[in-house]
Amino acid sequence: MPRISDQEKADFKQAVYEIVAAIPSGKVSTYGEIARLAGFPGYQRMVGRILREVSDEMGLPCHRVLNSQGRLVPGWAEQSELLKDEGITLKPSGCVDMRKFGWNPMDNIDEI
DNA sequence: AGTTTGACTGGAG
DNA sequence: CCTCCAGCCAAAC
Repeated sequence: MPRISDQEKADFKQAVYEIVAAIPSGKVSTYGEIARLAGFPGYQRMVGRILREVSDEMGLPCHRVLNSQGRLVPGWAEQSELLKDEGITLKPSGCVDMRKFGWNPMDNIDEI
């Protein structure tokens, strides 16, 4: 039994779209981070499920969403090129350096 | 209605 | 760096 209503589920889905669309080029985010920003901490798997469903549609930059380890999506060969085009380099291990490319929404504030 | 699965996570070998 | 595992939550079986 879902712990959230269908309405909340729809809101969550919408929030995920908004957040992913807000990730600036050259930066990356994580499933857990997005779930938190959407207001549903602990729903990383749902984020993954949602992004998997859209994949190539809506023009969402879902290639900028990685797991907490900075690891790329398994079975998506193009992703590394998409990231590379934005200036995101991969470590020898094939992972992204989250400390360097991780997106912090607060970056916009700038003048605090 | 019970079990398995997955674009997850953090920690343990 | 690798794999394995428990915890997680909704969807798919």
